[in-house]
Amino acid sequence: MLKESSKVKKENISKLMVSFSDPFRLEIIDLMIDGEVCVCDIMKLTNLSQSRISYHIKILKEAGLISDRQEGRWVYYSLNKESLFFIKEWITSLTDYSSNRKRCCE
Amino acid sequence: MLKESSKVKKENISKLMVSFSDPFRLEIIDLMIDGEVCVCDIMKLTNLSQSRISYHIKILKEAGLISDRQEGRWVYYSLNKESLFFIKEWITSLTDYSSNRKRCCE
DNA sequence: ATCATACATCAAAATATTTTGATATATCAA
DNA sequence: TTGATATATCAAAATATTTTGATGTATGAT
Repeated sequence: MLKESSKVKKENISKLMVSFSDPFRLEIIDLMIDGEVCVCDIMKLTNLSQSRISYHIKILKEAGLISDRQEGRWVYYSLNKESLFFIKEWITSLTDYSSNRKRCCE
Repeated sequence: MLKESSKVKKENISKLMVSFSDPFRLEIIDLMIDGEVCVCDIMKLTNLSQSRISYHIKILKEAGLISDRQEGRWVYYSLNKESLFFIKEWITSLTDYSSNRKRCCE
């Protein structure tokens, strides 16, 4: 299902996975489970500095893992379900292998 | 489902995600889709140096993403399906949020 | 127009990860 | 026992990521 375009998407997967690979980003992602949050919410809930949060937000955004919506001075961030489904599909494709051992090196 | 023990497992998730976050590790993971591979297989198929592969393998192993089985001089590595299911469940838990906007900062 | 707020960006410093090449260990074969 | 092969480990160097503090930009309130 993912197979024919896997070359194109591999870069996406890599970026998505990198975006998941930092504990503070995982914390931020966690805060988005219940819906939109703004940077000021994240500041209050995590005690991370503003620029630090912006940095991580940027990485999450560039990976396509979160979407943003501006409303006046506030920017609301939320998880992008499509990306999450995409990752889930990719992981599923990893679990679909047949487990038959291939001899090697001889 | 994941909720009550999320504090305990968070470290696991972080490590698993880190293990996914390198393009060469993704390549190695890709090679394991069809079953077991040894380091020499990976060397042939990727042109990475032996110690470099061992390094990445170690990270994958310590994250619990792959299992190993020694047979003589060879060590066969394969994807650990349990970990993959665990990640999938975690990602599912992220997509289960209700999407209701929460006002903030005012 | 001025000011405060929310967030982004930037460059330098701090820190962490990855790569390399050398060496170590264990297994098998002669 | 000697030599070859498969893989692991290690320390130093190379590289990448993250943090910090300062500054920039846009919005809305007065």
